[in-house]
Amino acid sequence: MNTQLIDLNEDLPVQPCSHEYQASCNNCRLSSICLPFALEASEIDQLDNIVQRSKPLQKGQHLYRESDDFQSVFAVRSGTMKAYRTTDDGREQVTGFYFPGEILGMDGISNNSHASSAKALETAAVCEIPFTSLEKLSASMPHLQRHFFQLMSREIAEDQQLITLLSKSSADERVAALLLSISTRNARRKLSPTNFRLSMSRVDIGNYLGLTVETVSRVFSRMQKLGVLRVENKEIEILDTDALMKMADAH
Amino acid sequence: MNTQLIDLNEDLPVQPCSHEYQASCNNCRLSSICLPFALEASEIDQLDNIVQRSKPLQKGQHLYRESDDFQSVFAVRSGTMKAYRTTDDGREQVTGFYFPGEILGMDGISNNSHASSAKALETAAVCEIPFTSLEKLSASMPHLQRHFFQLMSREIAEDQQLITLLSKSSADERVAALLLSISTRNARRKLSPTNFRLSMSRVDIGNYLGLTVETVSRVFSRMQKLGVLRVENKEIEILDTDALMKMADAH
DNA sequence: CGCTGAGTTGATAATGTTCAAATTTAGTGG
DNA sequence: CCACTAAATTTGAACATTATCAACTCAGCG
Repeated sequence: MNTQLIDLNEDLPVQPCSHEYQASCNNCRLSSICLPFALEASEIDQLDNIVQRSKPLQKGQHLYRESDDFQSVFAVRSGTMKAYRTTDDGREQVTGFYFPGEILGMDGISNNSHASSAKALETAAVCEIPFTSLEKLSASMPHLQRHFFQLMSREIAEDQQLITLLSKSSADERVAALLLSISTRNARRKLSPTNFRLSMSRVDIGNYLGLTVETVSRVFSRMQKLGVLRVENKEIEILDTDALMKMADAH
Repeated sequence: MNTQLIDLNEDLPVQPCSHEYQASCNNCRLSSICLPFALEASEIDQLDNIVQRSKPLQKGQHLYRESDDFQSVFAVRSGTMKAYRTTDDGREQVTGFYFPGEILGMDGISNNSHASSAKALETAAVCEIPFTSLEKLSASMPHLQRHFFQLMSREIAEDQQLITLLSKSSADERVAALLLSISTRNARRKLSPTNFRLSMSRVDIGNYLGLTVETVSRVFSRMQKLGVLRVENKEIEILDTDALMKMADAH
């Protein structure tokens, strides 16, 4: 295990977000926003025992596919994951982007089979949490049970927010809302809320927001022209957060 | 308690779906699709002890409101509930309709405050399940814990389906999908999958599907003209289920 | 029996899609 | 490191679908 850590560090020397193995949840800098949140040290140790850390996923690689047997939920440790479903007629629908510290795969619990597929948008590492073990542990650790209920509940609430967005909003509002969501989630991880790199393509953004690529592109151009954003390929700088917030809920 | 049951029966003599108090989950005909699903008799008794049954809600009455303290989740016993959020600029977004045997309120767990409001679309009765009690019980009843995880997971999966619908589909597809969803859920409750009464207004339908009332109305008219539906006010008869299914995923 | 809110229908306008083409970026092999 | 190619992105113009506005009909209710 230690050997691999050294190997990987050699491969990725100056990466700000390396994909190195974390020895445990205890020394993971994401623990405060991830599953261990609100657990005591001894409890984290127990959680740690069931968590499996495997080697990073390469860009484009799948973590699981729709209708795969459901075994585990996953916590993103580095990189970005995208979840999507394929409709009956073969179209794709992106249902979410997952950043470090966030949990994915919870939609598979209900049927014991994954309701969506998950693939890496860039090199990414995840922690695997076998669900049966998590269930058992939850039964004996009220804090963990509570927190996992909360995580699922948050996913519901966030999906409902997306529903509202898709149902009501103009293209400008949708894009603005996504950028603000990314900004907020960056802040939670102590990253810049104004400067970041979009790990997903314009196609993915459009797909997620229910817009065509062309429309997304036009919105970016327009926002740049208005001085709200600076767009340089995938690099985004939010120049005027207030204006962006206004655009996000301007009727 | 018994007195009230009699009173209510006097008020509602021939109702196919009366709002009478259920003595317990054990003799509730919804138990097979509701929270007690997969529990053993003795377990149902324990669940029963924490369930609170109160008097029916009148049409338009709220069960809870957005940002109310979260205390309980609720199971619909009769009638229909609608969940909705109010956006910052005062617009409403219907996030779901809940029929007998279905659970609502789970989006409030994450923040200890409800993320949506719930109101009765017609006279409706609900079972209240205090969440703290449910948590405690779950810790000692693996089946219950599992089932509740599954219910939340299903809510996630269903929300994602709605996201897909809103993101990709034409007005026809959306309306068709909603009708099929209602049809399926009716079948689960041993009601007719082809003849039913829409308890929600056209405005609510449009709001839920991200369409205007006018568009919903036009879609109904069109489907009627095509011989797929018979629409008479709120009464719907599905004349050609296959055609409706084709419309639901026709690109 | 008239009133009120819900639902339907028609005409017009707006927003975003589609199709087409140009341009830029990223990846690959020499 | 550069040239080359494929992929991603941007931009423009025509078109389509749905929203909007307005008028009308109908159902339910005092």
